[in-house]
Amino acid sequence: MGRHSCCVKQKLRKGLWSPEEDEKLFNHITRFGVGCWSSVPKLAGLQRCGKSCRLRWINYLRPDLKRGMFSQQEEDLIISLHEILGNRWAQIAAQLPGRTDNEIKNFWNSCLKKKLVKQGIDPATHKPLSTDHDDKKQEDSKIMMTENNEKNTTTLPSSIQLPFSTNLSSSILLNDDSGNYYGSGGDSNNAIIEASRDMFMTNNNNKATFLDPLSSLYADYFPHQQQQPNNNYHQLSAVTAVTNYCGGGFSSMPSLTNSDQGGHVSVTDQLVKESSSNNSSSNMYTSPWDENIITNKMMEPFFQFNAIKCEDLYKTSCSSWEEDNQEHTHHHHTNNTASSSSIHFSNYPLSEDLTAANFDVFHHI
DNA sequence: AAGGACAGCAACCGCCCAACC
DNA sequence: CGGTTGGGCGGTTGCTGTCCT
Repeated sequence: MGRHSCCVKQKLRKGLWSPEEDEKLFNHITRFGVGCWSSVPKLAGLQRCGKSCRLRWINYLRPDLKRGMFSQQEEDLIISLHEILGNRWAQIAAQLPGRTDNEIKNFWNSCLKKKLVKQGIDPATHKPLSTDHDDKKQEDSKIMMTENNEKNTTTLPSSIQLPFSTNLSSSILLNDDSGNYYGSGGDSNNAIIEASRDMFMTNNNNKATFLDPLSSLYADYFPHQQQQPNNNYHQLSAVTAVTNYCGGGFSSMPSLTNSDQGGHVSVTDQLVKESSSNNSSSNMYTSPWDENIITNKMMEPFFQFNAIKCEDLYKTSCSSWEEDNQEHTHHHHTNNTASSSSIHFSNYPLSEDLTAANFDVFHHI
């Protein structure tokens, strides 16, 4: 069960790859490119299964691989990403050009884990190695969330752990009337980053506030952008949720640089307006995220937090929603040169039911 | 010098999921 | 619509080199 047919075949070599095998595979891929892996062994003259070839190429032969020790910066990034994504090595690797998931996984298991323990940090939770008292508190918190999920209620603790988090860059998630989600911004490698964890939402002065565990990375990733004054907290107004479900990054949508004149982003005709300069009305975008449709299926893990809770959470945490919306409507033409990719929204469909499947989401940087 | 312990890493295994038939 | 196939991913294994006694 679960065993690939290619692996069942007899007489296939296993174990370490010889230089000759490497050469055959490398020559084949560089000549014909990556296609159907199951046919590679035959075409390349290898007594290996396709999977083995794929792995060898991805983890060792690929020419764009970075070799050698991990830099301090990479190390810090891995730790930060692991805190957010957990053991999602492929996603972590997507943020480290030239590094493979296997390499990062090995590095984590053999080195980083121990390093964190030495520093008194639990590598699983990224919190200080807990005392009995802390354990109890964490356990209580978990139980609380579990009970809430089971009961389908909206009784939430003051600090809520949501099953999703931000991405490395600004993210936009919108949905149309038929329930499709449109994402943009964020990770440029994965079309979608799975829902992850450790996003905290608190009610801070009646503003929805998200603890963004990646905030410390923004300086590295977006040196051109202004660092948030409140280091770990990004004030968000009129936000229902922030997600790391992002489309293929800015590369696949109209560039929102200062050189653009901004304009009208039409997703469901007139839902959102984007302004990146004073004369924003001069540019019209039409369905810029067509390639990045996020289906409800993809959203399932995101909505572990169930619909009703989301709706109520939305309403309670964004009590200033209408105010904010007014503000955005009034000010969406203001200059926002501080952040080349920040987007102002207006014309939210306030009259519509605010169901979980009808989010308008954005994430300021 | 020998051999046991340990660390690092490459590769495999088993599972999941989407595409295809 | 169910079965099959292939790609992808995370967990695990096992080999090899190094360190320590």
